[in-house]
Amino acid sequence: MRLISQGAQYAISAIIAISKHAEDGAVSASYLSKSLNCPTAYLSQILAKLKKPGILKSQRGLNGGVYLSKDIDSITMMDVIAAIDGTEFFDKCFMGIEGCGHIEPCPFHHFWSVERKKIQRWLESTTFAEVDEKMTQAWFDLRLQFSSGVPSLSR
Amino acid sequence: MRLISQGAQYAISAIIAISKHAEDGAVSASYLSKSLNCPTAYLSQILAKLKKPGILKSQRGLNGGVYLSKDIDSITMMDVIAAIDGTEFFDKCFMGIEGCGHIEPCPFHHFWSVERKKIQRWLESTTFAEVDEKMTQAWFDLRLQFSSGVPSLSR
DNA sequence: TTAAAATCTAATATCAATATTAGATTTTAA
DNA sequence: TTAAAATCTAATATTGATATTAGATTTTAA
Repeated sequence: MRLISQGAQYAISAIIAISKHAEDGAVSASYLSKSLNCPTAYLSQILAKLKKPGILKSQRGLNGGVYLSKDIDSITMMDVIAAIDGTEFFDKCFMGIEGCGHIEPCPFHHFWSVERKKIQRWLESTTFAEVDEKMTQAWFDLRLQFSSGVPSLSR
Repeated sequence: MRLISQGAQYAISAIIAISKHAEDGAVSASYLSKSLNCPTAYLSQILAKLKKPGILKSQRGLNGGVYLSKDIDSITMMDVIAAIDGTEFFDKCFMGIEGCGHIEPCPFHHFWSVERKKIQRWLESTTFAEVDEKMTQAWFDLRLQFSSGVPSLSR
């Protein structure tokens, strides 16, 4: 029972970390994976999926890495989740029943179609810029495994 | 991206089907699996998990099967989901972060803790008796693969 | 008494998500 | 020119959820 995949969780944290280094140019997957405490090669695969929808761009070679390809106030939570997990969840019945709908609702349909829509709207309307504003520095320290503040890239 | 497991989905449909035969005594897993269009042996394992928390009892041998061990107005959706999937989901951060909480919230914490609680309360307060009342016969036909009405056990 | 119909359990198989490994390619500082 | 640091890709490994298989046990109608 889980809403978004591990991969989508990594992706969200990665974008927050990348946005913290927007001024510094490209950020490497190995640096990010250390910060997020996740496998480097796996993160690379996740980051690759964020390139297709135009969330990230990448630069090969020494001092290369990934960087945001648009402003954080135009990247929504849904953009990232959709890129990694797809959007099937938001079309799908709680019970996974094909014919479920307004006319032949499953036991969860009336409740779940309302709640799911709320979640969808929130994810679609919440950008990483808002997240940056609202979140405490303490959380960054916690999630990004830094001792304090935003670290230098040290490379 | 999915809320409840396939197993929990089977369990919920199974209980609805079993409740339709409350008068007939035990209902066999093979009969149920045909109705639900799911693997018999797998369903048996799911049904076994519903015995421990006292939702079902079983009868071995010819004409045996499972039957509800309490009234459907005292079995909630959460009872069944918890028996199959556990309740970890309802304690867990959207991002899967250990230290996430009121003091050091993740980007989703404020939104998600409210929405998740709504889902939890609904699942905890909705019984199978209500489901029975509210659901259309059409849905039963759809989900339970019956041509019309509640079929005889034909055994 | 026996055969059939059922549960129950343990072992195994399959599949998708997650993760790792290996190595090819690109870029750039020295 | 070259070595290092990076992306990129494909192949493989691991893990947990899902599903299957096999067979032991229980019950009862005939």
